[in-house]
Amino acid sequence: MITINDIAKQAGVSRTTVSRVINNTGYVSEKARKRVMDVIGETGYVPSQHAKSLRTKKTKIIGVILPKISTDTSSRTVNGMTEVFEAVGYQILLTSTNLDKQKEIEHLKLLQNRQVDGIILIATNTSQELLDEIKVSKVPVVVIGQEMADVPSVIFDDYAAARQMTQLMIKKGHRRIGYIGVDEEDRSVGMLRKQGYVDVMAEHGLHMEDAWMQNGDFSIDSGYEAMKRMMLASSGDLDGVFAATDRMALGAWKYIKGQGLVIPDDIAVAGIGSSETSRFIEPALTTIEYEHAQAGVESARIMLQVLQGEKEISDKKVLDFNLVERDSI
Amino acid sequence: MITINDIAKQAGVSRTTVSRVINNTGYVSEKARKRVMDVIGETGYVPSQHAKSLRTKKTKIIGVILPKISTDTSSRTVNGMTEVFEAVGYQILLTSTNLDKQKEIEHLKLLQNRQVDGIILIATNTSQELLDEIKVSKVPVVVIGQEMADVPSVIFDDYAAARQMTQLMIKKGHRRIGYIGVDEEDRSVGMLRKQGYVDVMAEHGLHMEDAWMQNGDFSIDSGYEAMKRMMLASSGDLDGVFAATDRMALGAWKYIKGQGLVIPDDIAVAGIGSSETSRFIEPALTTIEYEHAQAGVESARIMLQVLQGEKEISDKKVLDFNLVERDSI
DNA sequence: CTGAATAAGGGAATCGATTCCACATTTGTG
DNA sequence: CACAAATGTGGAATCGATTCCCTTATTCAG
Repeated sequence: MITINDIAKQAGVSRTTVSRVINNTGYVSEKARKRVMDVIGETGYVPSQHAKSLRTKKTKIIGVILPKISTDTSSRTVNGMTEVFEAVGYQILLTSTNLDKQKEIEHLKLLQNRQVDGIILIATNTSQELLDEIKVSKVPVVVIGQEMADVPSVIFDDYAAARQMTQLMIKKGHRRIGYIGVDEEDRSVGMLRKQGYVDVMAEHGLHMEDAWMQNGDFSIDSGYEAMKRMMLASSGDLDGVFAATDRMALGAWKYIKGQGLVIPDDIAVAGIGSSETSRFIEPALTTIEYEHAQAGVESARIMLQVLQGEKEISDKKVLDFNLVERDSI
Repeated sequence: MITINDIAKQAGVSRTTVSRVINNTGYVSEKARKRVMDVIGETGYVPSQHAKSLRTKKTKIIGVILPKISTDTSSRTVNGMTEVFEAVGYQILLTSTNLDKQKEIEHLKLLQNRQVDGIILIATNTSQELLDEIKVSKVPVVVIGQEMADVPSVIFDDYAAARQMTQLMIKKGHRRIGYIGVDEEDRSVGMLRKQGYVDVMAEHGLHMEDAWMQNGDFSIDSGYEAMKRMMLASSGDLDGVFAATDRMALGAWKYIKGQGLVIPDDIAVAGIGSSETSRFIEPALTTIEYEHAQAGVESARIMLQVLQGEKEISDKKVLDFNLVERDSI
């Protein structure tokens, strides 16, 4: 391997000078600069990142913890971040927890050992253990998707989104509306969205049954099963169902169709997420589109600011959403 | 930051001994080991990866270059790799080229500078420039998806897959079958799949028109546009279309429906990829399922073998596929 | 009981950069 | 023209580990 010493020798200067040329610091004469550049060009020398990091304590790598690679949500978010980071020479180290809560903490530790400069966590829960780990983190952490005290975060207004969707369903004449959610440990997706649904239903004085609130685990199949349980346990016919995620809505949609029912005439279906599939099914799914790419961009910007020491204080950024009205309601 | 020296001092031994304890090498008495372990436990000391890498030239990170994060294909592949690498303490550094050919080469260089131990490239072309870059790579490269001379690779039998699908369409009574492909620089997806289609059509003595072969760029929209061009330019009615990817098939499917035609009675539609959406549209898309997770597993295994110096020679692994017959043909 | 083998542990070089400090040379100003 | 400031360059310490080599203590076979 070719090192800075080789370059220095070949160019007839000290390695100090070579370092100056590479990093554009200090005083270097044009003559010396040119000679060094030439040698670097000829040899194809590339500085060792490890040696560099060992001295500077910087890696220019941001670790990103995803709940699941390959969901529409993840990819949009990552694309947004990439845009910002690439422009300033940062790279992204992606890891996926596959929705395993414990792995969220594990990966947080692992990434710190890899000495990334910062970590962006797309969080699925707000457990104390997780919060503690973030607090003791040696590198700055930015969270997407959950509101956490004293941690800079980018969030969506899940409560408002769920409210708006529920209102639309009611406006369209649906009254007996069920809900498919997820575990409430996931504050944003599990609790806030459900609360939005419950509150609006109550405000309209609409009847609700325990059986109408089922939980899934984000998967399509779990949506299918939840819908099945709901219909079986309900005291009468439902005329609508609102799922906390598009994938679960898809499962419900599948079950309803399998029962020979017509969407939306017999039962309306709505989701959140604006997944790609949601456009193509028939009737197309009414859903809510979050600005995931924007969340990626914002989180990256916040990270960069924190890295430059601009903000010590926690910062919240709430992003917009918009309701995509299609044919399933 | 707490270093090996601090541990040595606190435990009353030399840093040589601390290193031995950490790495389980050389002779260390039980007494010394315990003392060191205790101090490490108390302090929460974690060795610096940079210092380590600087000496050992190993990082235990594998770089993975994806054409696109967040396609079903990518995620399945990565999941397969993760399974293997996690078990042996390797981490994965994901990067995405967003289908930009030039970035494939850029990222190849970038990852080498990051001194990853190896690179797995999910390739979309076989250009000489790319091949050259692989040849001069300082770290081993394993390729998925394209056959390359002298490079260990995991590939699918694209030709056979396309043949089988075309045969099925013909068997089902379709005769005037169009094809939506991609640029032939992508040897596997662009050339081989198309060749499979062309050969089978020819073997059956079926008529083909230039207008029946359109290209897209992997996107849904491009499939839509390709289908539109095809129908407009065709000398007579088509009764089938075979797209090289599910996403493009989806676009075609959308256009066909928009024209008020019935699938498969008026026109049959087939794709390759077994995307999630393909299950949910109506009629459900007949497609081919590749063993992407397996590709991830195999590529990871090959990488591990190469890293252990087991194989210097290139190695090809061809994976299976199976045709998922649904309602669109 | 002696000499070799084994066990235990430390000193110091090394990996490839960055950076502080000291020194030399050139330039500028009154 | 003298002296301060600006410019240019190198020596050497440093970052935090690993590892080669050497010394010392212990064990054991003959």
